[in-house]
Amino acid sequence: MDTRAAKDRLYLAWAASAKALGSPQRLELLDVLAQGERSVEVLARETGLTLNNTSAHLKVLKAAGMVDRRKEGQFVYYRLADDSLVPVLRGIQALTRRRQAEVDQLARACIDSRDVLEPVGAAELRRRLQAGDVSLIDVRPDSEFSAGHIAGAISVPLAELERRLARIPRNRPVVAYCRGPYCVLSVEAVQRLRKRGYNARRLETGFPDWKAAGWPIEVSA
Amino acid sequence: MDTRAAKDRLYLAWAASAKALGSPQRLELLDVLAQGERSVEVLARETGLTLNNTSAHLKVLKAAGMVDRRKEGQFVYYRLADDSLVPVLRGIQALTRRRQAEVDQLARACIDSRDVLEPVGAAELRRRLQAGDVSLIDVRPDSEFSAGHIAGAISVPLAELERRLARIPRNRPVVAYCRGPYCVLSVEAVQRLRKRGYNARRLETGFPDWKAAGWPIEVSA
DNA sequence: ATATTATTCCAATATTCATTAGAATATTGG
DNA sequence: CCAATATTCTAATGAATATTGGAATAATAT
Repeated sequence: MDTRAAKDRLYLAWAASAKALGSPQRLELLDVLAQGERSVEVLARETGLTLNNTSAHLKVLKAAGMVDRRKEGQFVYYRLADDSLVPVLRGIQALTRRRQAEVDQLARACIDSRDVLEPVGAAELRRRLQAGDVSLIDVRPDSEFSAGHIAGAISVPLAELERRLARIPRNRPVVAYCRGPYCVLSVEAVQRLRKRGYNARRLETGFPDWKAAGWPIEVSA
Repeated sequence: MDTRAAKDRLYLAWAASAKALGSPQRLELLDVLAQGERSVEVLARETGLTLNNTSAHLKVLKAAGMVDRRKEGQFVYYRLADDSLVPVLRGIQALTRRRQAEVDQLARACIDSRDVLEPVGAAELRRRLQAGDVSLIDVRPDSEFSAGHIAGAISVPLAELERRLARIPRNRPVVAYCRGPYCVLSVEAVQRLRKRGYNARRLETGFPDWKAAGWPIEVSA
């Protein structure tokens, strides 16, 4: 049978993709890369892996076509090969969350406290941005904001929150966003803003999701 | 840092899910299960794996929460734990297809010939079914049709195609569907129907995708 | 009860994978 | 050219995985 051989090849290829995603280290690397391109050294630092190991995992991701590389001077910058990776990663996360809700106390506690903050969906945020009745703040570090942010957002890194309060209008609702649905920056930001009397909520997803959806973003020159 | 430990746990859990999908054998098992529940023996037969090995892989899938089991008499029937697995699998397939388009001749040839048949999208099919201006045929084996099919479809297994032609109105467009975007049954069916003068096209996806979308299905009593 | 069938468990094998350390390569700045 | 830095390559280790054959368990039929 020839269809058997064809089938085997397809399943093998698909499994190779899934296998590349089947490592906590590589998932974390991809998570960082979803924010924008990084050098190997920076990736190693942000994930806490050794340089050698980081390089090895990046090689696997490259072979699986998940990332691309660009050499500039003595640095090698990696980036996601394709924004369509983001929804696939979210799918795996959602799958895991659903089945583990009853098993993993930690994740549940983490998620529950998050739901309490009544996150804003991406589509709703987009509508309200167009209507102009909401302020949007990006609470990631300045470097990530510069590398790319949702169009119309102002940069208020969590570490600078109190110092930059003047930039945030008091009379309008505020939406804070960060790296993604499991990033804690915006949760923390919303809590602090509420303490100061703001009507604040967090975006349900994050910058990578917005970008992957093809919605308007800006890059600082 | 406590957030580091929490992060590690999340990435580990996600990786465990991805790892469960990182085997061609398990992907094929899930593909079969997406059609409906099966006993271990049937799964082994349909995938060409040994019984022992099939059982072992099912155990892995069970541990990862991908499948559930039901015992009836001496048989154990497995089924997908959650229809939301289907879009995740499709995401991985699409990812692989995109990056391999230039690499894997086989997949490309396979996909190209398929695109030529101008597949109908699921949303379009649904509209046209409601409008009543299309005939829908299910070309999977009768047993799979009985276990569940798109509401309004008539059963015309590929093997029976010529014998059941009388059931298909000649004056209306026909849409054929089967197991999914990589299943060859509907491709073959469309080609044969066109030879006989039908205005035939294939559904882009398949029954599992339709079901996972929560759209109307029927089960034969 | 006993034989049969379906499935899982267990142990052993070959294979693949993650990680580390150290060497090798390539680029930049003196 | 030389020194410093960033990255990759190679080799080696231990851990995890896939597969197989045979035994064990459970339900059914005689």
